[in-house]
Amino acid sequence: MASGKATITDVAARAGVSIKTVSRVMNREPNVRAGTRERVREAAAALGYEPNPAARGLASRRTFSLGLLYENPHEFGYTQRAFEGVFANCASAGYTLLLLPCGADGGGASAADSALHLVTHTRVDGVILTAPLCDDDRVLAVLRERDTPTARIAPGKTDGLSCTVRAGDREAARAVIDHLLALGHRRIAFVKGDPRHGASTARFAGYREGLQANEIALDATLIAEGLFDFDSGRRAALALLNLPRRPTAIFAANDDMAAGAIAAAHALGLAVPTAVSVAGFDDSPIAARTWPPLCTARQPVFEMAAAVTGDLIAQLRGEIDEPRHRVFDCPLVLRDSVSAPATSLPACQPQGTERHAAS
Amino acid sequence: MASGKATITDVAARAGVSIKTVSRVMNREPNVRAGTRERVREAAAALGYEPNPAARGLASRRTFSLGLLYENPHEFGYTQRAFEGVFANCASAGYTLLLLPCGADGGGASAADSALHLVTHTRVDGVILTAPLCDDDRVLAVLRERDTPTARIAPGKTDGLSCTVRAGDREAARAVIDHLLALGHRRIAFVKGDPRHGASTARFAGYREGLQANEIALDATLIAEGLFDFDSGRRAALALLNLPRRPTAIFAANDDMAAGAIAAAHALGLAVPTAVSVAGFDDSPIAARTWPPLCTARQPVFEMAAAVTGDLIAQLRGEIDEPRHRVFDCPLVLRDSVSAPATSLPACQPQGTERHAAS
DNA sequence: TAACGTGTTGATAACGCTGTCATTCCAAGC
DNA sequence: GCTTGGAATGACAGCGTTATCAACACGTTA
Repeated sequence: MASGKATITDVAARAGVSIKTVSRVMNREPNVRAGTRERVREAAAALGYEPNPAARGLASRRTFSLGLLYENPHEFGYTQRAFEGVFANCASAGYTLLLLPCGADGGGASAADSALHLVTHTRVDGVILTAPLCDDDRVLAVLRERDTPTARIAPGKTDGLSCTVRAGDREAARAVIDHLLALGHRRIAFVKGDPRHGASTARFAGYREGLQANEIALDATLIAEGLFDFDSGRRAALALLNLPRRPTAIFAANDDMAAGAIAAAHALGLAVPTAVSVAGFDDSPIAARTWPPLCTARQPVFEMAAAVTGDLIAQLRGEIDEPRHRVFDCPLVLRDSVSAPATSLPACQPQGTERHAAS
Repeated sequence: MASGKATITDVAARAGVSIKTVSRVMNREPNVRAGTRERVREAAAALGYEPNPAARGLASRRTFSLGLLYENPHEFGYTQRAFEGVFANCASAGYTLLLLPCGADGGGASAADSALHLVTHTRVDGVILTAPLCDDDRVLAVLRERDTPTARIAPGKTDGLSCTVRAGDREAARAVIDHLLALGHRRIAFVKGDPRHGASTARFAGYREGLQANEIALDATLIAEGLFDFDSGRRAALALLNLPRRPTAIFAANDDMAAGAIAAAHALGLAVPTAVSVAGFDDSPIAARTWPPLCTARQPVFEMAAAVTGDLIAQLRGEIDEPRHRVFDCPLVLRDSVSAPATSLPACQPQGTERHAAS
């Protein structure tokens, strides 16, 4: 196997065909006789031939690369898992992945400005947007205008134009609430997520719905604002736990905030789950690292990212005409941060074991 | 400003010069009259011209992209911060960043195999290697053979050929030990990191050195093996804390393992830091999220990654001839997981405050 | 004045591939 | 045998840039 310097001409000469035929074989085009295809394959392998992406891109006006736009990764662990999922499908499809972090630059330019700049100046065949960028109208408008196929991870609402994937946030949040209710909790607080994320709204809806279905009136004092990060969760929980009639359980809209809530409970000398139960959402790496470990709903981020990337590539290849919209289930993960409230009968909650809810 | 479809020919026509002159201006080449340069700049701006990377790459045989090779991100948070640092310098220098995760595929191919495949099949101008890939001889040999400029983050040893950056691991570990000794600890356990990482060895050396400088004999029973991940830290700490004469402090070679040690202490009903102090290394996001928060040494991963990326790009541009080798300090971050041991006089350690050691 | 740099500019040939369209091949049908 | 039509293949012109080298302008030196 020679070094990667062989060109299509070398392969053509070796296989005794024209370069066009080699091109056909390399691109898996039809109408090449099986024997010819085989000879070309052998010649390419013998020479260690790899098509030159620049030449390919120039001739075909495609880049074979996708851009992944993301904002400040507040929910740490999440972004990383999304990367891996996207990459998994890029690599196997022969696409390369360009990382396009969009941060507010401090000089007045917002993350959306930064995203617009990247979309305008980077040549990619398609773009993958994560929340909350995937709901920014300006970014979406620019992409549409340039006919750039787009995939969106966890958007607030779907349009008819881009592939999307989201979690069943409302249903899963509802399941968390149902679980807490079944254990006997009645005063359940909620820490909202970043309002720019569609998931925040949906999870809050699941919370409301769960309480209302059980005819428990919403108590505005038990609903706190958060931004999906540890510290906002910590602060919100401190306030909640200092209420005259404090909640017996806190459900935070993601794990990082829930970890903050656990820290707040510790700081106040309240044992978790004895004095207060804490539940999160995502099953991000932090969920297994708190003490006690977090009861949460597992969002299959890797699988979601991989799936929507696959859809985007299928769209680029013209294999599908209508954009796909996927929804992934988030199964409940039972861990020790949740138990029955102290005032009710203690439920049987073995410690130190991780269990999945039978669903 | 028109859409990005203008070509160099359009700009040349509008500026009244040849395309070669436009090319000179766009590439900041010398020997263009200031007035000409200005006219070309204006024409390019007016047309919204962006050079086509594929054409550029084809003609110049460069890709203007760097590949970032990394293995399974055990130390979560770390990888992400490295990404951001690398990207920060890529973007400003006009390079795009290709993410190249190398995982053992389960089918017998190791991470190094996966890395080799990527290096061979992906065209990038330069490669950035993270630990432990940056110490894999096969990977290094392939890169050298293809004359691919390489930067290495946290290598075990430097060679004369690639830019490197590392933390002052030994010195910082020594500082952690000195801090524990000053508080009165004498039985200090150490949880080693993944032996494939150079940093593991260096941090262990700092531990040994600190004890020996204070004429404390090394106790083999207090030295445990770990792999830099939460669970190996938890297991190692469980064993250490179940010793007949348990340590008064545990120093884990990174934060994720230290978080595991805190979880182990909690599981055994040992209060941190009252019954046992725990220190980590890195100041990764997890360090601020444990309870109590982790005393650790801050490794400036973002800055390190950014610096070595800058060096690599400088090398690609021929701005430096000798590869640079940088070492970054890791200042001690005092947090509540460490205090004086119960048996000695309690030192004055205010709770709930984060302080940097005066260094 | 002529020859000589030095700084500036342009004509043209690559770079390695794909798209278009023409051509060849070959089996089936008359 | 001759036609016919679809499958298989190839010739050739780009794709938009950079590299090479020639040409030119203009001030300096002999």
